[in-house]
Amino acid sequence: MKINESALFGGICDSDCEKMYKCLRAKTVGYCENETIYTYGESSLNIGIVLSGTVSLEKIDFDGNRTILDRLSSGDVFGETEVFAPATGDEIIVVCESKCAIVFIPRAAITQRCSKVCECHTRLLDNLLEMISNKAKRLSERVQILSNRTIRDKLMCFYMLEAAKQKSRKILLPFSVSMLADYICADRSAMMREIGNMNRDGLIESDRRRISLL
Amino acid sequence: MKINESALFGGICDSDCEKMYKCLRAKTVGYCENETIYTYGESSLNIGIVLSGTVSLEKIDFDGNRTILDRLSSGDVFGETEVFAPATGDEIIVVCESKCAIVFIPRAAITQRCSKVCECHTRLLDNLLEMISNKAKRLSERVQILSNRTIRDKLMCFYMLEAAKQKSRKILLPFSVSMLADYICADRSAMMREIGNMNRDGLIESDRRRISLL
DNA sequence: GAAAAACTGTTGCATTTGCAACAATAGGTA
DNA sequence: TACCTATTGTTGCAAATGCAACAGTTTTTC
Repeated sequence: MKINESALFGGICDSDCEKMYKCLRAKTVGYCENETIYTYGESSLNIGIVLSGTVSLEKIDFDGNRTILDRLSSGDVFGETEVFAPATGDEIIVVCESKCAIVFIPRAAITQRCSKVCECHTRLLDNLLEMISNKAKRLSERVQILSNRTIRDKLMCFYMLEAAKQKSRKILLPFSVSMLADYICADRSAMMREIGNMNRDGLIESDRRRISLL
Repeated sequence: MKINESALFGGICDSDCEKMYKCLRAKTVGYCENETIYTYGESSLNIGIVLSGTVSLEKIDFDGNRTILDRLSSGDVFGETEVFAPATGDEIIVVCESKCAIVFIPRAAITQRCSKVCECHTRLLDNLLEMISNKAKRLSERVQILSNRTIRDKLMCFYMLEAAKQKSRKILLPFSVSMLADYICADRSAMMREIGNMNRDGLIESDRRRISLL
C-alpha cells in the first residue's frame, strides 16, 4: 500500500501526494510483531498512519492488566488527537500485531495549513474529519457494548453489531475468541461458560470463531 | 449565549457569523426538561449545537433500560456524524436535561463548502475537527472507565480522571450520585455499597457528591 | 514430523453484583 | 408548617462473575 491509498490522502492525486509527503515532513517506519510503535503522552507530537499490517491500541494499568482499546489496520490513523490521554498510573500504547509499516507526520504540519491554502490541504482536513468521526463511531460502539451489565448482553450486543456489519446472521469473529473476552472486558473463562449457556438456551449456535444468531 | 460564542463558530467575527447563520440555513429551537430533541437515525441530516442548558445522549434498549452515553452542555455539538448509530432494536436519543436552546444546521451545508471557499468556512471545519476530537476523547475516557471489571475499579478510574480535571484530590461530582451509577453502568445500590466499602477501607472519604481521595 | 506455543474449552469455589424492597434525608411548594 | 418528591443510603438473597487450575485442540516453528 502506498500513502496515497490511505484514507487520509484519498482524493489527492499521486503527484500532489508526493509533494505533500515532503511538505508535511512525513517519515515511514517498519515494525515487527509486538514492537511498541507509539506511547500516548510521550511522542504525541506526531500522528501515525497504518500503511500495512495490524496494530492494536492497548491500555496497561498499574496492575499490568492489558485492555484492548481499539484495533487499527491499513489506512487507519492514530495519535490524531490526544484522544487516548492515559489516566494517572496507566499507560496507553500502540503495539504492532502483525508486521506493519507506519507513516509519521508531525501534527503541526497538518493543522497549520501551508501559506498557499492549497486545495490538497483542504482535502486532507476533510479526510481527517471523516477518519476521526469513524474513530468516534468505533468508540461509541464499544461504549454501547460495555454499557451492558451482563456478559450475555455484552455478547449479544457485539454479535448484533457484527451481524449488521457482515450483513448476515452467520458471523465470523474478526479476532480470536480470547481477544473477544478482552474486547468486552470480561473474564475469558466466564465468557466461555456464558457462550455455552447461550448455545444451550438456543440463542446462538457457535463453533469457535463461527457464530449463528438464532 | 449567542451562536458565535459556541466552539463551532470560534474565531469568526460577529458579522461573518450572522452571514453564515443564513448561508448555512441554521434554525434555533427551544426545549423544556425531558423533551426529546433528536433521534439518531431519523433526523440525522442536521447537526445540533447546544447554545444553553444541558442535554444528555441516552440509549434505550428493547428492555427499556436507559444508559447515558454522553452529556453535553453549552457549545457542544451532536449529530455531527452518525457516530451513535443505534444497534438493532435499540434507540439513541438526545434528551433535554435542563431548559435549553439548540441551533440546527443541515449537515450538507457544512461539509459541502460554499463555492467561494471562504476563510470562515475553512475555520468552521477546523473547529468541527477539534470538537469531534473532544467527543472522541470523552468517549475514550468512558471506555477506560467501563473497561474495569469491578465497580470499585470503575469508581477509582472515574475519580482519578475527575481529580485530574478538577486539579484536586477533593472532587465534586458533576452530576448526582444516582447518575454516576448510570454513567459507570452499575446497579445503584451495588455502587452505594461499594462506596461504603471504599470508605471503610480508607481509600476515600465521601459525603454525597463530595469525595476526597486518600 | 516433533516439539512448542497459542488458543479453546471445562469446572469448583469465593467474591461481586444485581435485584427488590424499604428507610432516611434533602429540597421544594402550597 | 406540613406535604410531596427526588435523591441518598441500607440490607438479604439469588445469580453472575472472576479466579485458578487444568485438559484438549490447533497452529506455528524448527
